[in-house]
Amino acid sequence: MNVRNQPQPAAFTPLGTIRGGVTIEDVAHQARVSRQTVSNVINAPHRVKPETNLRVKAVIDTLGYRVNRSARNLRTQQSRVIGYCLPPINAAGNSVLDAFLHALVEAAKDRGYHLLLVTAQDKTSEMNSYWELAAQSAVDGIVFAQTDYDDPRPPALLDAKVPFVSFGRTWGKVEHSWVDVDGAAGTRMATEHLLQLGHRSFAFIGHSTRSVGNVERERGVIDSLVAAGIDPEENLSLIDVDGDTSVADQLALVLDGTHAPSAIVTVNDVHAVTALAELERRGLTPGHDVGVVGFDDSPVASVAGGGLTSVRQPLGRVATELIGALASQFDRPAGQPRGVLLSPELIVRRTTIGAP
Amino acid sequence: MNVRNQPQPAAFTPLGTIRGGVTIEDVAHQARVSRQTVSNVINAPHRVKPETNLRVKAVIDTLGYRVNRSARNLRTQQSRVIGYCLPPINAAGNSVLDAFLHALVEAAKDRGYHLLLVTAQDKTSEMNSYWELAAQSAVDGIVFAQTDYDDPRPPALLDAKVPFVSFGRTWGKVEHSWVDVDGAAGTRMATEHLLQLGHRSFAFIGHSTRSVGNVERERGVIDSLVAAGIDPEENLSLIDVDGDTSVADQLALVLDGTHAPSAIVTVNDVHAVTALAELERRGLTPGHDVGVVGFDDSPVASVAGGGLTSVRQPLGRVATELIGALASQFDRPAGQPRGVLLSPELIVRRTTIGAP
DNA sequence: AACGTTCATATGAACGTTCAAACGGAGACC
DNA sequence: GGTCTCCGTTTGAACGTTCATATGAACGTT
Repeated sequence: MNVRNQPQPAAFTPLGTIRGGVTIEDVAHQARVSRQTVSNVINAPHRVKPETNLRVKAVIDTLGYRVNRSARNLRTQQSRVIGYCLPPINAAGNSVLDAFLHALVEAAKDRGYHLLLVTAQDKTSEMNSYWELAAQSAVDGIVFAQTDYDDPRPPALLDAKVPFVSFGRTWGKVEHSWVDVDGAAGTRMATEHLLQLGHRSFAFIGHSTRSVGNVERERGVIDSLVAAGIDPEENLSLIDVDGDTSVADQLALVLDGTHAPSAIVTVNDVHAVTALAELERRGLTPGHDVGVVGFDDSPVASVAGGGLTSVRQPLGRVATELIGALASQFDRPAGQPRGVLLSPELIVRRTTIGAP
Repeated sequence: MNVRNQPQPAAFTPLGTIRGGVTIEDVAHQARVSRQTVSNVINAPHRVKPETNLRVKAVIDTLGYRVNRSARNLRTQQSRVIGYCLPPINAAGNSVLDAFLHALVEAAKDRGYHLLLVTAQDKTSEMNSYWELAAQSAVDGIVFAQTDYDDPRPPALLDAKVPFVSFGRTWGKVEHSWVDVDGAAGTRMATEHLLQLGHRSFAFIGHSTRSVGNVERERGVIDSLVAAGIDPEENLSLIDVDGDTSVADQLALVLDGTHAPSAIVTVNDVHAVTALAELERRGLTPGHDVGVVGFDDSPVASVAGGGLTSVRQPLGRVATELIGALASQFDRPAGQPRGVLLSPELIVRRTTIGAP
């Protein structure tokens, strides 16, 4: 009685009315085989005689049958869903979110997984969300980002036996799988590019928080300067975006001081735009008078200041590696954790090499 | 044998090891009641004697029991998950995505739903994804955005009986629930603000595509000019971001022509940043010489050009209405479709009122 | 001809939950 | 004391799959 063998609507390919679902039993009956054979056609076609295979597939098409996820998940004890917590919205936004999310969803799809979103106020409630999802068998594993030094999430998730990978290292006490982009290498590339252009006095606009990403990016600048024989104490001004004073004001102060920077490296594109605005207010031309480099190569980067030089992260690769690492944990839960460090790329534009 | 009554780890509140799940039967046994009573404690506590309630809850806490979603979904024939397709990444990015997604996830959570992501190349594959998700009972309904005139999605989903709401009107032949922000009102506010400041010649930077959002935003500008007795034919230059010529070049051409605009309204913040760059290249000061207004009030808006005047959409409200509309379809599938039009807000900053 | 092997398909059980109905006891009413 | 009602609880069945195992036919070997 469950059979709803209705004609295909013209609109678009598979279709057929959804609710009142067609079951595997309906297909089996119509194809004159058993449930299990239909199941085999879907999950292990090599076990089925080619002829039967074709016949069952035809019926599946006609009825527009699709496996019921809940039933399958219940039986197989997995959900084929991966959980991800959206990083909190901060003033500077999250310029990689859009591209990263796309890449993550795509990478998950390629391996037969879907992405389920949650949000959280803080890391504790984030961990609780993860635990809830896993305890309810709503997800098979977790991807999280924005790691801190000694991040509390890895030990907690390890303890709860929830499979996970992080986008970002944590340098914590426990071993776990991670994928990261070498932020220090990114800002090294930026700094060396600026050094080559003749700049000798720098500013770095970044966070005072100890998140791994921030610290690494700052370190990259310092390392390059030291390697070039330039004293960071004297020729690198650090500007804190989380401070009480606005970035524009801090920048103004620095530009008016001794050792006024002629090159500015930033922790992300939004802060680079802030810098551009301040420079222009002073009649300084980015790329000519002062070199500016952003980070993330977000959509604004291609237009800000006529083209903002920026560090691009290989987000597609990051996503693939993340999902791959998770999937390998599903396959052998006792496997060795693995870290993958990827290199970013410097996209050179007008704000470092522009004519006046 | 399934019982894993292990001590609570210190790390964070609920916890306990995940895999090898505790079932409702384990709880029932330990609390000396039947399955169904445990189920009632969770889903209909009023049916249970207060004393029993407490006892069962204590056991649930001790064992760290959580309902298995797959089993519940299978039995109740719903997933409590909503599907959403990430809009394709275009050159200008999607400046509202971050904030909107957050709002959507939050709104869904408030009603006991989760958000599941998919991506798609085009509208056809998008519709297929939706159909697959619904046919598999992986989602109860769909939210989609970026509507076109005569969008193919509403008729197709209606046909397939997949519950859905759109963020954006479609002006199509079929009736369906939607939530939208009045884009025309947004650019009217922007234009009137600029008119009040004395501007008489305008440019609008937008798409040539016929998506509802674009057209409405352009219409708002035209309507305001007409109402103020200004002829758009003469005093409004339209710049097409999808054209062969770059936006900067088109803008340059317009600024050099007769009726050079002193005010620029854009379809989103990224294009406003493009305009800012071109103005500054010409030594024109935004806010003093030329007024610039963006759209979306994305994170760059607060810093670009020292503060970009922009139109902010009430995304939290949009999300709540979207989820509410979907939920009401679940409750009574035969209910009347309903449209909700919300008003945006103009955030005035330096690029329209700034001192030189 | 009897037996073992392989291939294709079918059957029973189980995954963990909620629904529908049944049960038993306490109290109210006649 | 018997019957009715209500409350709290239990029991059997069902949701739609896949796993483990059984069945039976076809074929090759001795």
